Amino acid sequence: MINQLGAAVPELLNLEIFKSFSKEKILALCKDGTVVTSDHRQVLYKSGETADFFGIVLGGAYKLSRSSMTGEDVIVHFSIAGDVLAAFIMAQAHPVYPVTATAIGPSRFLKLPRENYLKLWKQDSDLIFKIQNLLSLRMALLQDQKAMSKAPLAQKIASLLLILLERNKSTDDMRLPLPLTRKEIADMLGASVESVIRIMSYWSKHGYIQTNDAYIQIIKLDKIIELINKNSEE
Amino acid sequence: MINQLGAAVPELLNLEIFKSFSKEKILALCKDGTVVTSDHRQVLYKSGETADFFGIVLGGAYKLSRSSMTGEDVIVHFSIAGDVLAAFIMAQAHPVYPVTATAIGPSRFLKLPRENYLKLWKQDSDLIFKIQNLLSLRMALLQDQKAMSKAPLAQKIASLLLILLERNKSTDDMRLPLPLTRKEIADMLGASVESVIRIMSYWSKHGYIQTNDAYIQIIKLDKIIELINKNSEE
DNA sequence: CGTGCAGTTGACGACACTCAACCCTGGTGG
DNA sequence: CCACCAGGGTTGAGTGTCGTCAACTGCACG
Repeated sequence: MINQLGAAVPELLNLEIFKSFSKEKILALCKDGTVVTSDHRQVLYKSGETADFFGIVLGGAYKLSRSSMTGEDVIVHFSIAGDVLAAFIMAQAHPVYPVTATAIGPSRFLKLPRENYLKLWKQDSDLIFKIQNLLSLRMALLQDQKAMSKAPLAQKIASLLLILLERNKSTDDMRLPLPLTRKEIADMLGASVESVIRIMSYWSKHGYIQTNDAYIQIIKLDKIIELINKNSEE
Repeated sequence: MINQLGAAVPELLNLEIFKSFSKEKILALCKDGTVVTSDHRQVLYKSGETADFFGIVLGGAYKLSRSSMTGEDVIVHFSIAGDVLAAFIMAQAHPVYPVTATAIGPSRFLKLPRENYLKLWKQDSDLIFKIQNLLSLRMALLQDQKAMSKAPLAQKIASLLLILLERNKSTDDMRLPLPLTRKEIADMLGASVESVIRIMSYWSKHGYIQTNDAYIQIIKLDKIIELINKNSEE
């Protein structure tokens, strides 16, 4: 499923990274770009493949994962609309995707050839800085998670939910911006599905959270926050 | 302990990041830089402080850490000579150090004002790319560790030792490039000191490794590698 | 109507954490 | 000169969180 650019431009104008850019400039930067539509669980690129494109998530969500030596998936990051993928490695001589990108639910992605980065993006130091900031933000997220490595699982889950919730701009509904399975939460935290289920089922029963469809909604935010700060009162 | 620049230039010429740069260019980029000498356990900058300088590790080593809510230290990265610190966040509007940098053993650091980055480094797209590559390397390291989150502790330690050993250019001696305490290993892996000691003591007894001074030397590399691939045969 | 995915629950066991001692060394001050 | 202390390393006993295994439900989809 591939559509040409053009129609996507108004969408691009709203993205954080292109704010303050003119329509003409955006069109130039995204020259030869294509809009890719991904189905649920469809793979955008695989870890280890030669990286000949990068791009921007337009809608839906993608999970970035690798598999450990023992074969389990480990999720490194959840990317939602506005997130830039693989731009960081374009500068390398022979870039290879470090992770696998898989769609979560139907999603859309603006696919840009590597050349654009090397020839066009590189010239614009504002753009480079924005990307550098995105990268260091992602780094900070990884570090945050590492800082919780000794915390009990309940705190890790609570913390993850809060972080994802913060990305949801519409503050009125307390719904996570992407559909998550318990397995994906487990893979993100390096835990087992069963353990995640045990904790989240408990929360559901006590009305802290609620899961409609595949979306998770937080009902008692204070309870979740409390969980993070206090010791694990289950 | 602060010395002026100048004497450090020949040293800088050898660093990965400045390779292929002329002496004049380096002097320009490092304008107003000072060489800071740190004692063991001395703090270079603290997490949360306003980031008004960045720089390059010249000698010795620094650990980058944060403290979790429960007060324990969590080490995010070990930086040795040639590593660039805090450059990644200089592009932000009001940068704040995300981690605390503490010297491990007597160390030296080339301290550069933030202005240099904004006014000089920014102009050089090669330099920016090198830094971006450094950052994505560090990111990859964090991801590697995350991928091992479910592995038994012995594998994590073995993997950490190997990663650190790879940074040691002199391949003849199998000594880690920096002095590490068991506590620091534990903080790096999110484990307890005692657990680390139990595993490493076992390795010492069986001649896999050896610890002179505070330095760790690997005797039977094959055994360590074996540990990583196979299941935990203790 | 079978297959596959998501969610759930229970029993069991193990790895690693906590707590509590203890040793050794080097530095520092009385 | 010696006593004291801090930092690093070590060991043992007890405990708990969480992973593994296994079985079962509900649902969607072709």
